[in-house]
Amino acid sequence: MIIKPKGTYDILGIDAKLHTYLNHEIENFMINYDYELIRTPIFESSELFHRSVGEGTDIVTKETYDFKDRGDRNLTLRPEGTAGVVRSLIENKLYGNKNDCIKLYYNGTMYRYERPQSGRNREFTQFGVEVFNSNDPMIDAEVISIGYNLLQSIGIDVTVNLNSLGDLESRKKYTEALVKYLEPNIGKLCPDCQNRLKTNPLRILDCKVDKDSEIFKNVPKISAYLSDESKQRFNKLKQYLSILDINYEIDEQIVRGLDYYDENVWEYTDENNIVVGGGGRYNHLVENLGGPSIPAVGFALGLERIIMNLKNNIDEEQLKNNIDVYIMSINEEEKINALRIAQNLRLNNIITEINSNNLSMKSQFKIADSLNAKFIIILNNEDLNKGLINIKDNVTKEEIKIDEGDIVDWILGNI
RNA sequence: GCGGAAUUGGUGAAGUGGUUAACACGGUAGAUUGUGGCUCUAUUACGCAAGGGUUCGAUUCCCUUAUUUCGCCCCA
Repeated sequence: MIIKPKGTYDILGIDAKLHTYLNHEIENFMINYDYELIRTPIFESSELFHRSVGEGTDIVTKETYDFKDRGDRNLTLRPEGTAGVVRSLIENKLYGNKNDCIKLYYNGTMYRYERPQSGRNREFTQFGVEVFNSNDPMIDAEVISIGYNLLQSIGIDVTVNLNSLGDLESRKKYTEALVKYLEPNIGKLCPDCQNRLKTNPLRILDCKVDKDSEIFKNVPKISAYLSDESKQRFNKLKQYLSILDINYEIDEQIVRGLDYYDENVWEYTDENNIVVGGGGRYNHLVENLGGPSIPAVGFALGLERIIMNLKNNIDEEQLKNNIDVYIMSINEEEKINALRIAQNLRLNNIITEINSNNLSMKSQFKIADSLNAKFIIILNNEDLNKGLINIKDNVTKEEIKIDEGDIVDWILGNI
């Protein structure tokens, strides 16, 4: 037997329904916010991710799916969505109209070679939003509100955890101060943190092993190192979020794992403390990838994690099959009529199922019930020859005969 | 990449070093000769993740591999 590759999964049954439902919600939201869909390739030049996500990040150093194609090109399955969108923005010169914001969204599968566990797969789906060409914190607030409102509207009570990393200058100063503070005591921290002092000192703040350590009591805070401009930008964002009634908390531990973030960053956390999404500003990424200097902000949500949450809360009854009509037939002539009538009903937006397996009457009744059919059409040749159709209301059990020509109107009037 | 726990039918699962792998749901057929959902009867794994080993004999013990799951790391 051939089985699915590690960390992948088939979307079936209730998961498929939830995916469909989520995708509908996303599209409706994006229509109302006036964002446009962008679909970029699932694989890109490896270089794109090295330059955007960052050479030193875990994602790039040990989690990408890299391969050479038959033309000896170095390619990588996308580990996240932003890089491809930015590449497309530059390549298609979408910034031609400089006066407007460019508001885009994407929804697709991403690939990371990780050890699978709950809410983490090697192939997973992200919905994300990117806005280019505005540096106004009001846009940060709008972008944050999209994720927040979307999650709230589908019944997930989410908190926005907010932080500011400041501009490159203040971040650099802060990192230096942090290293200086931690260095004398580094021996008391866990081995991971000792490594991180060199590779990514900000990450040490996020360490779970050492989170209660005495050392952190007086650790320098990033807020003390922000430039006036960054502070002002952060304060404005907070003000806008309050106006939008968005439940946020300041969390100075949030540093984000991708190199391109700066200024305002945030994560969405659900009731179970699972991070279902995150985002931030990346004002230098477009330029770093060879485009003009265009500010940008965006976020991504992990659809699987959202669906995991939904599955715990949703009433499965709501997701059951509910058809309008089941058509029963026994012999070949009746089956042909069933096929013909079913097409007519289906083309008139009536959800219809038919017997196609030569099942017994009893089985067909059972199936009609299991599909929660509102009506059952029981064909018989005698009535068919007179142009009549037997239809039974599956709730009241009343059965009547009506002219075949009236069947669509009758059903639509009684659903 | 590191550590722990699992893997028995369509599904949920019980179980044992030794002739036929419980029970339940579901499926199929019949009682009911074209009007059911209840009930009753019959039937439903030549197999216990894959490969190897120990043994007279293994689904049961050991090893390897795969996958799942939990935690670390990291992230959505």
